[in-house]
Amino acid sequence: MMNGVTIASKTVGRLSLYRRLLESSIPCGREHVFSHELALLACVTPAQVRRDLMSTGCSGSPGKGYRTKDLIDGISKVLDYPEVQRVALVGVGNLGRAILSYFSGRRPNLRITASFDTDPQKTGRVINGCRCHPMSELTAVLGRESIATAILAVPAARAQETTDLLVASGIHGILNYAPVPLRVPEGVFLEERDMTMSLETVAFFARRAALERK
Amino acid sequence: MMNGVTIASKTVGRLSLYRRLLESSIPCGREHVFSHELALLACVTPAQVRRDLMSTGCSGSPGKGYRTKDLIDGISKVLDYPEVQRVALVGVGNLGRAILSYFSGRRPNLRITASFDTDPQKTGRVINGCRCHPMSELTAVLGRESIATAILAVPAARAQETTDLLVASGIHGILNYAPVPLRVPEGVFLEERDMTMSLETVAFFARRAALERK
DNA sequence: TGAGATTTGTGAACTTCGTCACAGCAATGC
DNA sequence: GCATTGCTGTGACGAAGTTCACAAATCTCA
Ligand SMILES: NC(=O)c1ccc[n+]([C@@H]2O[C@H](COP(=O)([O-])OP(=O)(O)OC[C@H]3O[C@@H](n4cnc5c(N)ncnc54)[C@H](O)[C@@H]3O)[C@@H](O)[C@H]2O)c1
Ligand SMILES: NC(=O)c1ccc[n+]([C@@H]2O[C@H](COP(=O)([O-])OP(=O)(O)OC[C@H]3O[C@@H](n4cnc5c(N)ncnc54)[C@H](O)[C@@H]3O)[C@@H](O)[C@H]2O)c1
Repeated sequence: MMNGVTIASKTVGRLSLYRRLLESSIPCGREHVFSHELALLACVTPAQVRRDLMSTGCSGSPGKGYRTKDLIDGISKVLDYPEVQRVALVGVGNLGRAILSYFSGRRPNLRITASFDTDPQKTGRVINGCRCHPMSELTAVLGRESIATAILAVPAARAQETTDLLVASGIHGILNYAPVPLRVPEGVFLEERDMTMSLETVAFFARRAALERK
Repeated sequence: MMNGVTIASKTVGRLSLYRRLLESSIPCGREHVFSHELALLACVTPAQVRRDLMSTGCSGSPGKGYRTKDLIDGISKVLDYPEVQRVALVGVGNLGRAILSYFSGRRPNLRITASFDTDPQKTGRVINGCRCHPMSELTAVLGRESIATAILAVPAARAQETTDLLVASGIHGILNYAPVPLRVPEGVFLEERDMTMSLETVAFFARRAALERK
């Protein structure tokens, strides 16, 4: 591992959450927070919070807790790149546009700066604040902007071929919303977010819980 | 547990995936499939497939594999309710509408049949094939249609209060897209799908992978 | 200054999830 | 009919993730 330290993917996700909570939900002026306060906000156990924070090098003091500013800085030192980290979106359909509108101007350090589509109605324009390029420019744009992360929102039938192109163009992380498992080579981090799987899982357990209550 | 058998939530998700793959990607006419074929499509190991299939009661035969039809039926018997299972969507904004358009007419057995919003511009109309009700009708509609599952896509600041209302109205499963951890009572199944967490996680590991390759 | 109340940091236990590996068996070939 | 092949079903193992539990540290207040 690059930094000497290995850090679990679940932990990275929660660190991102803790930072957001610290920035938005800690009563202003509060200089310190306890692990149990963050835990309550994040809906996890205090032990989980402390364990996660270990990987940032931050340390708190008993009886006083963690300095809010130290935590935000410590987490940012782990999660953020010194420069802005750029992200590409491929597939500017209904979901893609919702994602663009959601992320626009959110974290200054992590920005969707390029989008791609095959539809000539969409390419060449700026959509929800983000320029939409034709697929033919993908490799060049990713290279020029040093983009290593992509969000995939193309139709299922096009997902694998698009992935192959992304990987060949130097992408190292993909967040996939197409409902197809993607095949990626070693060294490419993949997060699958199949909404159908999620919904069927929730429906299954909802039914079960409802029946149990009878 | 209701049915005598406990079944892991990850397994439920994969069963949903296997069924979709069986219905769509198995060359027509193929009467049997091997665990390694399904594994390839689902990007998991053959052992994982066999282990998951154990919980459906289906069994295959060595040298021949599993009967495709048996699997689809077996999985459906686990996942599907005898009657149509209805789902509600709360928050018909950019994301909500994308979800509606995606799920409309997908699985006949699992349908989003009602949506809810506070915006009077949206309520009272049919949006993407789904009627949008005002929040005041929520409890009544959920009761009338026996809806136990909800998708939440309201602004973060409204997510917890909306959840409380859903739970009070008899919801037992929530798929949450608002970027806030929700507090639900025991007996309500919750799936958090925070896109910011996902994206930051992918960006983190993408960066790491890209640096390692140097 | 010292007793008491809290909270941190973390080894160890535990839980959950996935993989290995192999016994047992259906199909096939001889 | 018997040997061979190759897949299934599953106990045992291993890895990842979470919680427990407690010693050490700091704060509060008399
Ligand atoms: N809309 C949702 O809420 C939702 C939910 C779950 C999953 N998904 C999945 O997300 C993906 C996108 O969904 P959507 O609703 O936005 O669909 P959509 O049809 O609205 O958008 C797809 C977009 O991808 C573009 N496209 C098609 N082929 C392409 C290619 N080869 N390269 C680049 N772009 C290409 C199309 O021009 C279109 O703009 C689909 O795989 C869908 O299954 C969407
Ligand atoms: N758009 C995305 O891709 C995206 C991505 C990640 C997360 N999210 C989250 O999903 C949620 C919705 O996002 P969006 O982009 O659709 O936002 P949006 O503003 O477009 O839509 C929100 C909708 O919720 C309705 N609403 C507001 N208060 C409500 C209440 N109390 N009860 C019911 N409905 C209410 C609004 O009228 C609006 O229609 C937000 O929490 C957002 O953070 C969205």
